[in-house]
Amino acid sequence: MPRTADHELRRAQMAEAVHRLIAHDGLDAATMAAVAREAGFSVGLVQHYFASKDDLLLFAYERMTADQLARVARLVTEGEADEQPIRAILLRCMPQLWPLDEVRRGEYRVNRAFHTRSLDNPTVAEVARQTAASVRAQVARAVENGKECGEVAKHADAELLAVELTAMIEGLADDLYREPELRVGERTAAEAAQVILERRLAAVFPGECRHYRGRSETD
Amino acid sequence: MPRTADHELRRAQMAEAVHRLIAHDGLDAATMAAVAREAGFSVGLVQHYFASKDDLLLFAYERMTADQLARVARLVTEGEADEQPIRAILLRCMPQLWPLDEVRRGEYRVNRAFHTRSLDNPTVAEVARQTAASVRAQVARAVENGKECGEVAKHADAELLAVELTAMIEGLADDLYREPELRVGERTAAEAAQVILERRLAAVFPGECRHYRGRSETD
DNA sequence: GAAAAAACCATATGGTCATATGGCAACGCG
DNA sequence: CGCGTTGCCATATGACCATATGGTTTTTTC
Repeated sequence: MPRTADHELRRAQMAEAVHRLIAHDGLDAATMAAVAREAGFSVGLVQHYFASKDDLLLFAYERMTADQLARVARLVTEGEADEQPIRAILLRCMPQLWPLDEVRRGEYRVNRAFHTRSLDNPTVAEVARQTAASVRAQVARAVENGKECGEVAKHADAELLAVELTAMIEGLADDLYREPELRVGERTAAEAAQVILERRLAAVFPGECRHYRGRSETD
Repeated sequence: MPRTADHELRRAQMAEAVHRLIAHDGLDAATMAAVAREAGFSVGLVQHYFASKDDLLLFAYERMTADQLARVARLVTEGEADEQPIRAILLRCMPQLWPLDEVRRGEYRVNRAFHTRSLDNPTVAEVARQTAASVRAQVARAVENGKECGEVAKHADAELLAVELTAMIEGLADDLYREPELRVGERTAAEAAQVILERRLAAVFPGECRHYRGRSETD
């Protein structure tokens, strides 16, 4: 066998370069030449690892959404370990998708770039669809769990509430990016978004949690 | 004076061509050549009426947002003429921004394209900001009016509710476009969005309207 | 240590784009 | 009626892009 290289590492390096470029200057800035330069490789090598630019972009997109979901999953695990009420866990997880710091602002920009791309690219659209479905399903499950542990009223429509909550999070993210300096009454935009979320969660999860007492931690 | 032409008409024709192209195939499809062809003119003429492509796109964007706002304003006027409660008026206006038919799907696509463009283009960002601010202000005013006519609780935070409602509308629009075929329980996606909106509006506007009795229609 | 395969690179190619340029056609005004 | 302005067009120009092509370099194995 000849010379070897870590394929996954290379692909990750290139995907990171794509991410940085899009986060900084938008999708159009992510040309093959720019990606190669940013990652410190030649154009030829990028071609070596990705059959086409479309493949490269899709890979970078999938990577980022997976990262985001993993970050949220970690917060959920931590919250469950601390036996926090579901409402509190959601309250910490959902703002992860808000552009509140430079990292998340970058992710927001990349997300938006691909969102628009998804309008004309079925493959990207499918990734976006699955990601949204996954988030929605997790929120719906959180609401269902809330019913079992007493935080949520039994008659609540978990699926419908999940749609509402995820939509609100997404919409608020747009607002926060568009006008980070906005003031709502005496609140900053970020505080306002936080309060809005708190109130909705308080309405959906009005009860006290029976802290997993005697129940096994079934995930 | 020599030969004359209707400048505003020409610019409008070109803006409409831009709209059609973006609605159908995305922002990248709106090249100068494509716009010229779509509008039935030469490239040179498009250049004659717009100093640059940026100008052309900005004009098209401003035009569309103005059209949308006008359409909503018309619904508001109609609703007020019919002495409908504010809640009912909002319930009819807000779904105007949802991609429920081909026209609005097109508008949604154009909006999204420019939204992404706004991330890297301050001029476009400013238009998006002002449009969002205008919508938010109108919703906030609707809530304030609701207080006066008895539909809304006096202690409600109109500004905060306006942020929440507009964010929800925007987020639901994304959902509806992404998965128009989604079913939420027994509801279609459109029905689900409608129900979500209805319930939120019912929560914010729980009271009966004192139908403008004895009050002048101060807009 | 040599062969071979993979890693990696520089550059060519063909296409597309925004914009520039130069000119023709039409029409209002004198 | 003809002059001049403006409406309008065809094409040139130079930049940039994704991808193709034909290498050179490195490293492993026998």
